[in-house]
Amino acid sequence: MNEKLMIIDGNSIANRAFYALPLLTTEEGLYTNAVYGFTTMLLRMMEEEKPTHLLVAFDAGKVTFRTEEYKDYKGKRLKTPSELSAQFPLLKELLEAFGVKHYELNGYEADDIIGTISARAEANGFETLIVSGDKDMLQLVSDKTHVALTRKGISEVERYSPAEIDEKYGLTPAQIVDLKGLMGDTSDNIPGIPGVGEKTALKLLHEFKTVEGVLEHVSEVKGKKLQEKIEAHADDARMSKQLATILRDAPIALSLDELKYQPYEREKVVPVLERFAFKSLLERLGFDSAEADALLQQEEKEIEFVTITEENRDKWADKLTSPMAVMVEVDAENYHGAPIHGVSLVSEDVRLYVPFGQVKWPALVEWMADPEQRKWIYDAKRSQVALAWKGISLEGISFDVLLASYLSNPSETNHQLCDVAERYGIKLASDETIYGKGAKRSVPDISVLGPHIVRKADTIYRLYDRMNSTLREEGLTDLLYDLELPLAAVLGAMEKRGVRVDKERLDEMGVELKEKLEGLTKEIHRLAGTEFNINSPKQLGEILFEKLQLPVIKKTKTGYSTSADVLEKLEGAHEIVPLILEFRQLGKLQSTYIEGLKKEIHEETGKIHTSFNQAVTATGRLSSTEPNLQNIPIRLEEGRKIRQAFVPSEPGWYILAADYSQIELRILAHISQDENLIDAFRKDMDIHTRTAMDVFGVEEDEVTSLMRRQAKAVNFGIVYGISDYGLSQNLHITRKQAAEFIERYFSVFQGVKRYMDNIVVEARKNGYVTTMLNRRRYLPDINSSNFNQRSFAERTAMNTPIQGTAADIIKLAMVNVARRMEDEKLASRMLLQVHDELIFEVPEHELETMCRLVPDVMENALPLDVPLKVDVNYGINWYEAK
DNA sequence: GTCCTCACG
DNA sequence: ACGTACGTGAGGACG
Repeated sequence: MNEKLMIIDGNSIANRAFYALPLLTTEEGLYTNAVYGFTTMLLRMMEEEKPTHLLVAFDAGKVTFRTEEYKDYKGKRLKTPSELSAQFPLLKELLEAFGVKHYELNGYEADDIIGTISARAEANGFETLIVSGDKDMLQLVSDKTHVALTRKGISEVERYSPAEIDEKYGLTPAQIVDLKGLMGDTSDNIPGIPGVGEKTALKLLHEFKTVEGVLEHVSEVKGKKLQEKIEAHADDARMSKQLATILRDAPIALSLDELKYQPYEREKVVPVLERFAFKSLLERLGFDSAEADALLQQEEKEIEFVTITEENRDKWADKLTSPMAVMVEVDAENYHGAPIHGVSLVSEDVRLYVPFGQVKWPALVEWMADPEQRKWIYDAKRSQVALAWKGISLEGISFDVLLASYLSNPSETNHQLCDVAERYGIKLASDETIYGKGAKRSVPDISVLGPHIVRKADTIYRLYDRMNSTLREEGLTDLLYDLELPLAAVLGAMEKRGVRVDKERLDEMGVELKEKLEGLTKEIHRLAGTEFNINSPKQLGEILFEKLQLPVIKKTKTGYSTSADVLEKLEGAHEIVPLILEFRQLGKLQSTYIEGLKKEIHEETGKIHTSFNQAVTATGRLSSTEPNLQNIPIRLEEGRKIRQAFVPSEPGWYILAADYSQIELRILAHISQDENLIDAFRKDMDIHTRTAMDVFGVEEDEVTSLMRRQAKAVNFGIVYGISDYGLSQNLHITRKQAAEFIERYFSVFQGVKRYMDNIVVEARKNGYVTTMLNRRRYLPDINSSNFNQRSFAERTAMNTPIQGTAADIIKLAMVNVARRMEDEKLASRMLLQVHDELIFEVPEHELETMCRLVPDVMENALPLDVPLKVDVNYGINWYEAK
């Protein structure tokens, strides 16, 4: 039998493909052009060559024995662009789906793997074809080993046997290293002999055969200058030859048998091709897209599992081991007090389904509460809170699919288990297909629901390894395990605990508001001369801009804009306008904050139990829903009074609020290393006053309130990724004036200017930006040809590291504060987080401790080059904690 | 469902 | 010339 081995130089072909093809992106923002080019090439070569054995060799790491010998080896080579390096994991995933063996070895280059394996193949009588874009490979050519070099990007290859090398260069394969020794290689920073190019080198080799031959016979070389150069760079030539020599006996633990190629399985290939959106390849492999979809959706064969009952449970107790994937099926969007259908548990050797009636199975309760028993889960907080409402504790969470998926791409809005699974090539029916949606939603029969819940845990189990390697590649492991996972437990406890709200106080305010609103409505209708719905922007627009003929300042897509900033400009134009503004303000308080909050007070606890969402924002911040407790009014006094209704849940306790002062500008000072900004914070100056002094060139006592206000707006703008247009809108000045402010700011804060410029360049280069804790946000529009999209991405690049680092810091602080409170056995409770502040309820005797402990932990959460500052206040309700 | 508006950091 | 400040969630109107 004729054994035929094909070895592909992975890095070389991926590189060629990357530069030969336009930068393709999938909808989720994956770059795929190198993978695509590589795959088409691979399939073509397999078809043409029909190898029996197949290997793709990759470089591993930066340090090789060559760099140890010559530290500048590959020194001048440009860093691999991240758009390419991000594709290597994808490529390997695809190769695995196709069943193609790939290999890399720390400290060695792909060349050496190829050299070693091809030598072994040769010794075993194999015919070998090496596919590469690198001419160095020609040194491996023999009668049995041929090399195919790419031409014109990757669309053609040229095959070399010894005869072709002789024809083209007049050299034997062994002399290829001599050629490189003499001429060097600028791309690998191999020196060779300066001034000796391919022509001279060939001439020398035709005469003297090898580098050593040339050096021995220098005196016979024609041309005085050339002789001198060779003499001066003899060592370089010897070293260059050595560097170019490919190892043929690297310590590779890989047998030829392992390289035997088995036809791939459709089920494995299709999901990957789908994920990379390789439509044409799907077709080429004989699937049309519809067929591929069908295959992907095809129900898996019956999943086997054991349903736990009163009778059988004792004999399954010892299957509760570690680690296990756990799925707690909570049947409601809002998980507080929600019904639980059942729990499924999956490990390497068992799948269990525990109907809710059996959830109090003592062995299970004990196992769930044991922090030593590691659990892999999807949305740990949801499960923990829902179980806590049933009096069951769940500890020992060691992996969370939801959080892992979020960290991998925080801009993605959909992290449902079935969709995450699909991204990793695993099929799972969506909850929607099981339960139905909208009015048709219903709980299916247990014969449908049980297997679905088990499949979910099974999916979590299978995702664990794949997601961990993705996290590792992106440097997100610590963020998950040391920050987000511990935080989930802290947040869950806060949510379950809830915040006491004084319903009577809300009622009183509601009555007062109702009267005022009725009065305003009457007056507005009188002034308008007709009754209409003031809450309808459409009707209001018609009254203001048609009936009353007020000037149109701004339009929306659908009609006149009646937003507050427009109405404020019209305040003097008609007496109805200020009344509308007041109506809007009070109406908002009534509907959202009085009525809205009252609806959210839990019947049993008399408290409000919000949900903090840990996987929605693109920057790493939390959000809060049902209700949102992160936007309770404060800026206007009327609204601020709402906070009087947020009270401690124990008599005689206090509400304590601790907030970071100027955390975002302090972070900016740190990451930009702007001397001026650092100086201002080290001296603990009022930052807006200091900015005004610097920008307007005045002394502290000459800063007027207008100057400070303008400086403050500039500071905000800086954090948001400033534009002259945005600043002009905010300050009601012309764009030109705004541009002048910005220019003056940057001439004083040059470090900030440098940061803003650099971060945009970095975003263009990498395709993403990161926070101090390595949280990552992809910016696919950063190179867009659309001005708007690109500008937006640029401002995001400037803002996200700042906002995101602030989010990192307060999250760290929360985890640390919770630990300290537990260690010191404090009765005080953390209740809320509002982006840069933490809210607690505190018994009187702990006020002193907490006023010291909380700021201390918050200020030291992450050391920066400027101090972090925390203000702390307390009072009998949230309003008074100011 | 989508749009507009407005509450917060 | 382009036309938005960064990040969220909720309520009401309307098709």
